[in-house]
This record gives sequence, C-alpha cells and structure tokens, in this order.
Amino acid sequence: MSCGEKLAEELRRKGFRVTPQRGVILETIAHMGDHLSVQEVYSEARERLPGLNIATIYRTLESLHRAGMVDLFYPGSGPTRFTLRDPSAAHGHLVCTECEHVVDIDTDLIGRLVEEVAAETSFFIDPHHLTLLGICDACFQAGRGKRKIS
Amino acid sequence: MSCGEKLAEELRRKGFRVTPQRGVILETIAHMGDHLSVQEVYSEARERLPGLNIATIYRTLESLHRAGMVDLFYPGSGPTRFTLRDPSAAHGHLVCTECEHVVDIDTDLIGRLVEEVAAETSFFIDPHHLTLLGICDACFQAGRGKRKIS
DNA sequence: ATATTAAATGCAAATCTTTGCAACTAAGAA
DNA sequence: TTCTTAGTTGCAAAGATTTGCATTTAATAT
Ligand SMILES: [Zn+2]
Ligand SMILES: [Zn+2]
Ligand SMILES: [Zn+2]
Ligand SMILES: [Zn+2]
Repeated sequence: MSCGEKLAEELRRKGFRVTPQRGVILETIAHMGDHLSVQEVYSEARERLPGLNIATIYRTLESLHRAGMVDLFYPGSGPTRFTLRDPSAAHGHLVCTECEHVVDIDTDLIGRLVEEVAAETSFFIDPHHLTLLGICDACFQAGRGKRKIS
Repeated sequence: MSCGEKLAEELRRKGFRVTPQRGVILETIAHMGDHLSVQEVYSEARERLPGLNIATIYRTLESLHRAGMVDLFYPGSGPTRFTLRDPSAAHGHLVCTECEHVVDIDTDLIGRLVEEVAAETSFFIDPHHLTLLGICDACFQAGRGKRKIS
C-alpha cells in the first residue's frame, strides 16, 4: 500500500470523503516537507492535478487539520503554514520574534508543559506542533529582548 | 495626565513618533476592551478621526506590538486580535478548538511555563498574552477531544 | 447496476491584508 | 523660528483568504 493510499485510508476512516483533490494535496505535503504555505502547496499540487482550485486547497487543509492529519504553524509573521502530522512523534517550535530563528522542541518537553497546564486548569493543550513565541538566547544576550525600553 | 497622554508619552519614550492617528488608535483600544480585530478598531477609530485609513490601522497595531504596548491573540480561527498590554499583570488564554471556549491563565502559571522552557532551551517565551490551543475539560469529557478516531 | 444524498469542488465575487510610492509631518538641529 | 530628515500616512494596486452558490461526485442504499 503506497504512502498516498495509506493516507487516503486514514482519511476515510475518520469520516471524510476521499477525492482525487485530497489525494493529490496529501501526497504533495507528504513529499514537499514541513511548514508549507497555501501558495506553495497550491503551485505544486496544481502541477499534479491541473484545474485544481486554490479555494479547494484552503478548504482541504482546514479539513485535514480537523481530521488531525495536518498541523498548523503560526510563525508570528506571515501566513499560516501546514505540516503533515507525524502521530508517532509530536514536535514543536520556539520562534524568536526578533530574529525569526526557530528552535525545535521535543515530545518530552511538550509533554511536561501539557501536564503542567492540565494539572492546574483541566485544559489539555494540543501537543502536536506546539509553537511558542519569544526571544532566543542570542537575542536576549544581545539585549534585543528588551526592545528599546528606556 | 490623561490616559491617552500617558500612552503617547510611553510611545515617545520608546522611540516612536506620536501622531494624531496613533493617539486615536491607542485611545480606541484602551476604551473598547480586549481582543479586538483590525476591522473593529478601524470602524471605531475612524469615527474619532475621519479619513483615517485602514492601512494605518494595520501598520500602527504592528508598531504598537513591537513597542510592547499591544499584545496579539491568535484565536485558532479567524483574524488576529489585539489588546492593550497591561504591563503589571501578564495574562494568557487557553482556547478550545472544539467549542471555541476561552479559559484565562494567570501570571503564576505563565511564569512557570516560561521557566520550564527556559531551563531546558535557553529560550524565553513571551509571557504577555500567552495563548495555547487545545481541548477544554468539557469537550474532553464528552469525548470530542478524540475527533472521531475509530 | 442504479438511484439517492450529503459532501466536496470550481468559479466568481466579496472581503481582508500587504505593499510601493508620493506627499506630509514630528522631532531634533541650527 | 526655520530647516532638515527620517518616520508616518493616504492612496491605489496587488495579493491573500473567505464565502455563496450551482454543479459534480463519493459513499451508501436499493
Ligand atoms: Zn514543525
Ligand atoms: Zn533571536
Ligand atoms: Zn487576553
Ligand atoms: Zn471545548
């Protein structure tokens, strides 16, 4: 069973219809890598399926996210980005708002943050692709974290 | 010294120019409350200063954010929202992606999360208006957190 | 195989957001 | 006060995203 067929099967199992468009979009993001913009997915997927409309990309990525197969990434500036979810290994990112640098965080740290929040609030933050904004070490050392506070 | 004058003073101290537009926008968000969309700020501020252009709202809110006077809120769906920062009491939110319910979190919990991340990664996440997406207790109890996984 | 139906798609219009540039102006210097 | 200059604004165009609706189609039942 191919990579695309597996994903289609999973989609169907979750109660979504499997269409040629969705198959192409899934294959596209599976092969293009992480943190793709809608426009990037669109130009690649349209080559594989001419006539594919960009509104379908928007709606499909939203559906795939609701299905838990695609993660969202808000990079602090610029458009939302999309990544195929790897259910076996949640990962996340710290994004520096001064220099745009991105630090990866792993399942363990994410797990501890989820627990800390759940213990106090009974709220379960989504461990998949957790993204936090702040100041990286280099920018903090350089005093850029203070942003010209007199 | 009025509320608006105080804010203008702070803006100037941080190296930004004080313009009538910025004064009006600051007053507007100070009086309208939290989590405002650009369009909401625009329609109110334009009443106070006719001719004010919406591109100025976008650029000003971005500047005020860089100045640390305005916090951003990504509600998981819909446009970014803006809130006047209260430097004396950082707050944050947990947003349920199933029911849109928003739970507030306080300075203490935020502080512990900041420490936990900093200890392991040397990255300082921004404590102001920290927002995390996930599943609220009610939705989790109702099984909606699992999203139809068979 | 055929019919049924709700979901998904394409299309175009509406809406929202960003950007380049000329004109304007706040802040500081003279 | 006047001059200078870099930051800011308005405007219009470009670009990105959402939405309504007619048409198509995947999934299920007959
Ligand atoms: Zn990632
Ligand atoms: Zn940095
Ligand atoms: Zn808030
Ligand atoms: Zn909920």
